[in-house]
Amino acid sequence: MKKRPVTSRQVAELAGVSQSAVSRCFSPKASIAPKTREKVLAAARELGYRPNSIARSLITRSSRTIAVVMSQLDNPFYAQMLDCAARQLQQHGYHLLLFMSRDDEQSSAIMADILQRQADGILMLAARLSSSFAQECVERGIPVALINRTVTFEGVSQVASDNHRGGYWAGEWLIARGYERIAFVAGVAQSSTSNERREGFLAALADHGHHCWAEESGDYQRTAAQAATRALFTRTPPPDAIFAANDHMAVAVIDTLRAELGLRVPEDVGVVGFDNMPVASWPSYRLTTIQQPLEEMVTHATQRLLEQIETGIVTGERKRLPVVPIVRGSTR
Amino acid sequence: MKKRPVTSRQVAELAGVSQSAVSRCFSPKASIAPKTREKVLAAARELGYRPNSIARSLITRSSRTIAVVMSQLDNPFYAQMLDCAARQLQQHGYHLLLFMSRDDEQSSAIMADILQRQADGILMLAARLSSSFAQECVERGIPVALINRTVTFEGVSQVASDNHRGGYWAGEWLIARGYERIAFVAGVAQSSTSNERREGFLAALADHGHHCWAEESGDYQRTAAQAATRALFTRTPPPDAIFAANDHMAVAVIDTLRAELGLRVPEDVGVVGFDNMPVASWPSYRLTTIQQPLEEMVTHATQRLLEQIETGIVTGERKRLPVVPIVRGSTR
DNA sequence: CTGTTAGCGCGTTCAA
DNA sequence: TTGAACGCGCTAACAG
Repeated sequence: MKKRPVTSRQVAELAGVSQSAVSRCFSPKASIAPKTREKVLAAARELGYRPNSIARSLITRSSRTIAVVMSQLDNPFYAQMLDCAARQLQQHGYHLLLFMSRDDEQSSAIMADILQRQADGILMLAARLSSSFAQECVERGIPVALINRTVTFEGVSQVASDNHRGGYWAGEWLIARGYERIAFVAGVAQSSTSNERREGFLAALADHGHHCWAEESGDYQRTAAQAATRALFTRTPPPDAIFAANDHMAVAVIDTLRAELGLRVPEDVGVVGFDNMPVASWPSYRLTTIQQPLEEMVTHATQRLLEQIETGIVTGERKRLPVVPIVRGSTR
Repeated sequence: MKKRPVTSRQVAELAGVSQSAVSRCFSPKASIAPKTREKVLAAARELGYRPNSIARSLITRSSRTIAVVMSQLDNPFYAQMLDCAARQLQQHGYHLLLFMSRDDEQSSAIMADILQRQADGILMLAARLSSSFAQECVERGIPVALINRTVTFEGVSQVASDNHRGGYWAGEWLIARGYERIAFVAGVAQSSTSNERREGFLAALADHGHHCWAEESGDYQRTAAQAATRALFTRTPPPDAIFAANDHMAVAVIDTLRAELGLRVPEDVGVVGFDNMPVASWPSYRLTTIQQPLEEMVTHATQRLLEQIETGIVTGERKRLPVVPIVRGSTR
């Protein structure tokens, strides 16, 4: 049984003032006499009144809501980004409205929904944004920020870590440690993160007179990464080092090397990951990896979003944040 | 620069019909002539019109929004629950509005915000709900569902797994495998999940003439669980088995046993966890654990929520879903 | 089936 | 400082 919520008019009546006086009591900047203010607040408390922010949004044209589009919450890295973004925005009075999109076919329906719900901004965490919708958002003046996805479109803020440099470091490091047959386990094929890491990695190998020994796709998933590892070791001679496009796959690679192929890490095979997720530091793995500045990336994105919402200034900046190599025991 | 969105009135004008005709075109159940419908849709497409769901909500008193309150997204188990809940609700046209509450002090501000935003329901994932707010929600007829938190209050749906039985199984299993000095690493002290698992565990030990060898709190956190493990092994003789209140801690326990204490699992020490998270099946751990029916728990909660929203029937049911023991290699 | 009318609850003018 | 009046964009009655 839904009871009808208390309205400002009911409060006004009880307090013996006008409805607009009640409204002013709940607007920070409005001017109101202290004693009418008290009368109103007393009445509000008695009735259990809360301003209806839906009605407020209709007038102010601001829902104080940011739509966040994600494709995978089972990846702890993005879960943590979501956590971080939610807390940061909450401090500014904004909340996240969550949209999950596994495949691309839904995505246009999702974007339509976001528009209807009047989100003040859109945050995309490693999710794809069709350029037709990017266009629509820019035209409507809805701020958009992408984290870890690059899109060839003007007017949307984009933040990513320096994937190329990270990949380059991985290649250089493996060569420096004396590995010779270095292979790559890729992430999702179309993703900019995986491709940029790959290109940096290949550039490092080329710069040092090496070439990539073999490559398989792990699709950023555990089982696919395991299959990729098996595939890599069918060729002779097999690789003696593997660069995986993220830590989640790197851990799967290590497990497969040890449990299925009976190989030692780092003696028989060196492994480098990407992200520096918590699991990378666990003693069972001690994964050499490249750290992404998770919190800074999120902060940067939310800042751009908020400033664009509040000032209307569109920067459309493409920010690259530096990565930090973390050397542990998975390379000799 | 925010452009003013297109309104139904503008569409009506262009299509040469009334504003309410436009409205009907976007209401599934309204009756409208096919040819006026086409005229309207053409005009809408030309102008890029989308119905404003804020305005719609104001009238229909339904925001098609569920507030979800979480305390920790860094725990993959709850991240996955969130993922699951979001997708399920999305299929019914609802979306999740995310509220993060680390400590309890914010919680009253958060609940106030939820009420103002007119959420159609509230889903709490292992987050605390003060009973004064539970009361307020019930009085206002706002459906509430809790997952993995028990609260002494009528009228809110609660779903949890059978923690007691799971704990009981853990105790029995360790005894059956010949362990004799069995210790417990607890989760968050006030949490019902940890307490119920603990009680089941203690009951099993008592039923078989054993008692708990030692107990430390791991606070459901990795570092705390590592400290707890060290503390357990200061006493002589040390435990020869550990039941940890969740997998996340159990993995930390195993890492600490091996890397710091030089002990073997399961030969020197047996370990049992709780949850059956993906990491439990990794070859480095092969953790014997108790599986919670994650998806069913979420499904049950969202179903209750939706049926209460749509029919107004308050069940306030307390559901216990069965757990499934998973035997792997961390016990002999 | 269609247009007219009346609100939903609140912020925001404008006189007083 | 306050209250009356208006309107945000839309749905839901009602009469035609």
